Formats: sequence, structure tokens, C-alpha cells
Amino acid sequence: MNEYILVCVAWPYANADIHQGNVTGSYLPADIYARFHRLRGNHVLMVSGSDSHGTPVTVKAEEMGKSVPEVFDYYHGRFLSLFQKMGLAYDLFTHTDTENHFQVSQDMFLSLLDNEYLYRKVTKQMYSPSSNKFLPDRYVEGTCPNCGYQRARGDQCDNCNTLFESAAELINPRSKTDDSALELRDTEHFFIDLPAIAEDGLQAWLHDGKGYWRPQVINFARNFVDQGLIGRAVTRDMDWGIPVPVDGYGDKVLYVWFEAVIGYLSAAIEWAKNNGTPDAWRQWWQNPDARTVYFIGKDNIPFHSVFWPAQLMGSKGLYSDDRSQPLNLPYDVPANEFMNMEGRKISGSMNWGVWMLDALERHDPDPLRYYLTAVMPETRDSDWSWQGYVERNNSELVGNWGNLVNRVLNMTKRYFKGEVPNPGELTAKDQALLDTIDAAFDSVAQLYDACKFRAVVQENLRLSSLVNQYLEETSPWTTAKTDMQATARSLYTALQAINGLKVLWAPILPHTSQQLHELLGEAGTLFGQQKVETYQESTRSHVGLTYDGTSAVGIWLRGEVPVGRQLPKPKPLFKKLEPSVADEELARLGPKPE
RNA sequence: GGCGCCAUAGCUCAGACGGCAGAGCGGGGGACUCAUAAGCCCUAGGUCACUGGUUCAAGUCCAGUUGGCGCCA
Repeated sequence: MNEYILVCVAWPYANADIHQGNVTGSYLPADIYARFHRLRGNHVLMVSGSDSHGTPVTVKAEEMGKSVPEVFDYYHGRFLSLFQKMGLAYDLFTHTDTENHFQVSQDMFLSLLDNEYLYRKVTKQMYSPSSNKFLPDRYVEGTCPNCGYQRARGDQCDNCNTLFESAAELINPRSKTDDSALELRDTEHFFIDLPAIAEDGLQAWLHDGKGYWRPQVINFARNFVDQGLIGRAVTRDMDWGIPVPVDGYGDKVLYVWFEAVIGYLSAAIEWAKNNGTPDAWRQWWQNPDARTVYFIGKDNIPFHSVFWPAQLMGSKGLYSDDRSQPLNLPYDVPANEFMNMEGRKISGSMNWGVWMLDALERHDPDPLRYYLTAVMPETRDSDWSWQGYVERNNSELVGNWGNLVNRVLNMTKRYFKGEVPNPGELTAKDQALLDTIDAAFDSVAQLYDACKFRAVVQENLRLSSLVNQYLEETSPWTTAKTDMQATARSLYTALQAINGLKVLWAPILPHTSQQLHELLGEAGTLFGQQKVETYQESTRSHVGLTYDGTSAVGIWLRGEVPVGRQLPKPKPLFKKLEPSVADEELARLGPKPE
């Protein structure tokens, strides 16, 4: 009990709004997992942030004609707003443009350097004489050597889809920004010695245990490492990013792939500092019993199952007196596959997706969370369809679970003036139902802990159906005419059952579980509060989203709703949706008319 | 070209370790009425992509084929 659990969540690039694929892929499963463990009484630390570096952000800034900080602040702010509305309760959602993250990233770099896992190597890179700098491949344009297309990008030809290892493969390379001619020049960079780290432990670690890892993840990682790794550049020529902490590297920064994942560590450290307990992060990163779990999409599997463990292993001794001790390696990387949209890939440029902040203008958070969980791409790619959303909302949330709550509360009001009735002695049937609910606190817990959230949905619905069946069998509306004691027993039992289901659903449906909590006359909130805070560092400040769980009363147990309690007036938890809702949402997809 | 993943009822999907094909939805029928016409009961006979093989026994293991996807090159 009281385990330390670090919930690491993918860091979104701050260059676009978040869609349902992002949410179901990593943010929502992380939140469900974190909420479950909070209810269990474990010490949860859930961290992430906006990735403010990297070319996707700088490219977007140019498109929008704004400065890079303006762009990532804009999207970062929208992320915070979305997470609050959806109830994605990060202990800290920060970003990578902080002094703290710079420091931690540079420390890890230096630790790798110190441990001799970094080496220098000269490579050739496109250089722009007119702007006096090296250009990332994405900023280079030229003629495709394969198809002759004249506007091929440095990383890929949009005409024939050829991928280039280097922009140097293009004929007549020129700058995308000012069309000036480019030349190849030597540039020196640091590379991480992945083969050495693989040999010094990474490969053995990947082959040790891991039976509980998802097959896609561990198979990929083993395959990837077993076939032989090659060194990978950890620095690049760019002016936006974290400076390389080595003399003579003033115009170079840490590669974003290397630096962004360090955010899991730096965010934990920042959280500890912000709370006035600067060493508290060590409970998650240095305590051998802590579990660190990474919620990411499948595109991120190599970075989290191979490169990040390599960084952690290679920086052994970082922030420790023991030079041989690495920080905690991933306990699990339950990566999700992708979610499609109405049978096609989600696409920002095609306006093909559910933009979550926009959708929340018209939909409640819990139905969205519900559908995203029910069709979460846990084992393979899945598909969002608005028709499916409406159907599952109506048949499962409204019909099965919401209606159960509503009928029980309404009958309590009708037959007992809203007072929890005294059941007298429970029958075997009553007790059997409550025993089943109680047993689910073990079985459903195992599903939550194994990140099998679709299975949780199925199991909870099955339990909810059992209570519906129980009501049919005991028919309190019939016995009310002849045997009020039987009606009392039935409704009392059903009230206790839905009070248990409230908790079983809470990680997935926190808002409506809270409503039910209140409809059952319970005090306090199941979970804590989300807050946006501004943090001041020595030369700059940033805003982050935090979570204060000190006031939470939710626990992983079926509580007892006491006899005689006067319940508030019943109110439905969910809204039935007209089929036209799906049509209206579908009409929003696709290219927007001018 | 190499590697990996996927292909199960109209739809969406479950099916460690091989042992008589499952759930939900939709469709059809029924009894009830507390409830958001919700819930409950009964009802689906699908070559488990195809072809071989291993086995007393294969969606479930092996090889190959086809189709879809991804990674690498």
C-alpha cells in the first residue's frame, strides 16, 4: 500500500490544438490511471508539459507570423484550459522553456558526457551563407533526385513520397525562407553512444522480465535493440532551444528528442520545488519501489522504450552520491495505438478530427471521456465515429448506468420521501448483490492497474446491469402496494450498490461520479482541485496546471449510505442525444468554407 | 527489399497456457411500468481471410498465400 507512482504523460508540441487522438492516446489513460491510484491511497505524481522547442513549433510560428514564444504560450494556454475542462488532473503540467528544465537537461547531458557515453563527430549539414546559419532539413527545398519534383522538402518529397536521410540528397538545395542557394559545410555534434549503453545494460534490461508489457511495445524495443543500435546526434545547429553546456558550442542546442523526455524528470523536480519540498521528487525517481509509468502514443515507442532508458542508464550517478546508480527506469510503457476518425486518419490540415476544446463547447466532459475510453486504441488502431458516440452515450451511459441511478433515486423519493429506507434484515439476494459489488473492488482494480480501461467499462456496465436485474427481480414498485418492508430492502440495497459503482466509475467519469456522490448526500469531493498557477524563476515566469488533492475524500471502497439520510432532489447524470447530433458534428468536418 | 502487427456474427469488438465459437449494439418476439419509451426476459446458427502442416484435438501453434497498416531501408 501507499506506493509511489509516477505517471508520465506525453508532452504535446505547442503548435496545434489537441484532438481526440491525442487525448485517447495518452492524456486520458494517464488521468484514469492516476485517479485510480489516488483513490487507492497511493502517492501519485502525474507530470507533463508543453514541448516548446523543436522545428514543429518554429515552423508554426513562421506560418502565423508570430514569435516562437508567442505561439507556444498561446497553445500552452489552450492546453491548460482544455485539461481543466476535461478533468485531466496533472500534478504539474509545465513546459520546456523554463530555467529548471534547461538546468536538468544540461545536467543529464553533462552526466552522459562524464560517463563517456557521448562522443563528438563531424557531419555535413546544409548551410545558408545568406543568413549565416545551418538550416534544419525541413527548411531546405530542392529538386527531388527521384522524381524531379522541384519543390521537394529536405526531409521528404511531397510528390513521390521519397524520404531523405539528409537534405544533401536534393539537387540544387535552397533555403525555403529566402530561396537563397545553400552549401554543405562541416559541423561537429555530440552523439550518444547507444551501442555502448545497449551492451552495458540496456539490452539485458529489455530482456529481463517485462511479461506485463504490451506485446507491441516490448517486441518493438527488443527487436530494435537486438538488430543493433547506432549512435544518434543529441545536439543540432539551431538557435531556439537549450544551449549545449560545452565551450565552443554556442550556436548549437540540445536536440529536442533528447531534451523533451527529460521533462519527466525536470517536471517532477519543479513540482517538488514549487511545493517547498525540493527533495520530494526523489521518492519517485530514486526509490527502488516506485513505479514510473509512461503514457504515450505508438509513434513514441522508440523514444520511451529505448532512447529514454538509454539516457537514464547512461547518466547513472546523476543527482546521486552513488556514481553507479541510475534514476528509475520505466516500470511500464503502456503505449496506445492510433485513433482514426470516421475511417480516415485524423488530420489538422484537413480539419478531420474532434478538436477537444471546441467539442467541449457542445458536449459534457464525461460522455467524451466515456466514449474515448470505450474505444481507446489499447491493442490496435481504433475509430471514432460520431454515430458511435451518440449510440454508446444513449444505450450505455444513459440507458444502463444513468437510468439505473435515476430510477433508484426517484423511487426512493416517491416511496420514502427521499429518505434512505431502513431495510431491516437483508435477504441472501440483497447480500449477494452487495458482495458482488464489493468483489469488483478487487477485480476492477486489477483491470485499472493493468491499464485495461476498455475492460473496466465492460465490467462496470455488467455490474450496472446486475443491479438493473436485481431491481426487476425485487420489483420494489410492485411490493410497494403490499410490502413496504420489501421495497425498503430493495431500494436500500440498490442505493448501496450504486454508491459502490460510483467509485468504480470515478476514474473514468469523475464529474458525474461527483454529482452522484452529492445526490447520495455525501460530503466533500472525490478528487482534489485543479489550479492554474504562475511560477517565477530568477529571470522568467511561466504558468502551469497543478492539482491539490489534500481535500479529496474519495477512497477505493464501497461506503455505506446511512439509513434515514434525506437525499437531495434527483437529477439525471447524463443527457440523451438525438441522432441529429451526429449529423451536425459530421457537417463540421472537412475543409472549412471560406 | 527486410521486420512487425492485424484480418472472428449486419456493426463495434473479446477470446494467456490449443479442448464443445462469445459480448455489446442493431434486428425479431415477450412480460412489466419505478425510470431519460430507459430497464428486464427470450431470440443471432458466423467457411473464426485463404491454403497446407503439427496434434487425439487449432480463431488459439508452424509454414505459405491474399488483403489492410506500421517500422526500417
